[in-house]
Amino acid sequence: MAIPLETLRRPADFAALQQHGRSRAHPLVVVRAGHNGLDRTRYAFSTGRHLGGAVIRNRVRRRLREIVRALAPRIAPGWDVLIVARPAAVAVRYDELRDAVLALLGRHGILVAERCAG
RNA sequence: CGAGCCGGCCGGACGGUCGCGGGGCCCGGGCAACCGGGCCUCGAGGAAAGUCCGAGCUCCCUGACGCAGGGUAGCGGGUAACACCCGUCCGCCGCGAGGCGAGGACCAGCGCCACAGAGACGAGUCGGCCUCCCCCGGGAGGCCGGGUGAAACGGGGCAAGCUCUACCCGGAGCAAGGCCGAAUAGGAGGGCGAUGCCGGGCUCAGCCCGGCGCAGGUGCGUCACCGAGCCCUCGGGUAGGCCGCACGAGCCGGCGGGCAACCGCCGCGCCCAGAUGGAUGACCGUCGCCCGGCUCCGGUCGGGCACAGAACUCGGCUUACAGGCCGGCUCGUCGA
Repeated sequence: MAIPLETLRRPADFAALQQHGRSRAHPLVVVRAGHNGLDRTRYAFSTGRHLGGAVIRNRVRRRLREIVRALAPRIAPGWDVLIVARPAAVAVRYDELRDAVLALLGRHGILVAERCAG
């Protein structure tokens, strides 16, 4: 059974991540991550207004969430991860976006060998 | 058949594998709060958009009247209300079906009237004639005329100019507003506390250092250590949570009234998104439509499928939009 994705909600969590997290960039996305001191990893997605209208921003955010969901078994626990979409992410296919997220998570060093898929 | 006008409607379909939000029922654990699981069901739009009008609903303002400010504008009707809708009159446009119209009042006042024209709204005079004055070239007054123009010593036009008239309008908005409410700090009341003692120092009504005592410090006992405050109650507020928040001027069908907008009755008909860092998704297959290439005309390959995403809820308006369906009507051509 896959663990449901937990998303960041409290403004204080965002502020903490902004202050203590490290970020890695790619032409499509930026990933900011930091330790949260918990036994699980929490996520947040940012799709700013400069990407386009509500439909476009919704689509990008939903794709990112789906990508993270599919990747969840390979992500180490104990992190807060913020994924920021950049304008170029609007036009690319699902797998291009997934590869970009994967590369940045790898550069953060928070990918692990796939746990026993339950 | 070809041009065109009006009204209404749809706006990809079906299936599979993972996934998300709401609601209901059931099972297991637990005193409970709650935790874990299963099944069923619902889950974006005609514009959800712009936030331009009108309301409901909240809170604020003692009430009434007036002023200021804003809005509406033939007439009649519909409606909770409207700037919306329907009917109708008038004006303009179109051969026509039809379309468009801020369509009350300039004998209350102010203001403006392009171009042309000498002159355009109390000021000026292009030409001719008459009278008068005089320094003989002009001046003053009067009459007539051509031309310009929508309109000329004289009667108009304009209120999407001010204004006047009639009628309407309090303000802010669901981040409205209501309830619950930690931790920490501070407030009020009450209770329990050695309300200390000794020595030393200093910049000496006090402060600092050391020792002994003492409430309290873990639910209790003992030991060690810390040690001047500790405990209870109340009220306000913050983080956070809940309500508002999904049954309504609701939808569907039938009958009746009305030219219509719309209204009434009936069914014991239907329940139709409720997120809150914000669910409604990802991938795949089949079919449909559009574009392009190849073609043995059977197909086949590749790409695309609009505008656009609920945020308190309704009624409108406006704007965006690939493609398509249905109905009524007009004009033209041909045939009967």
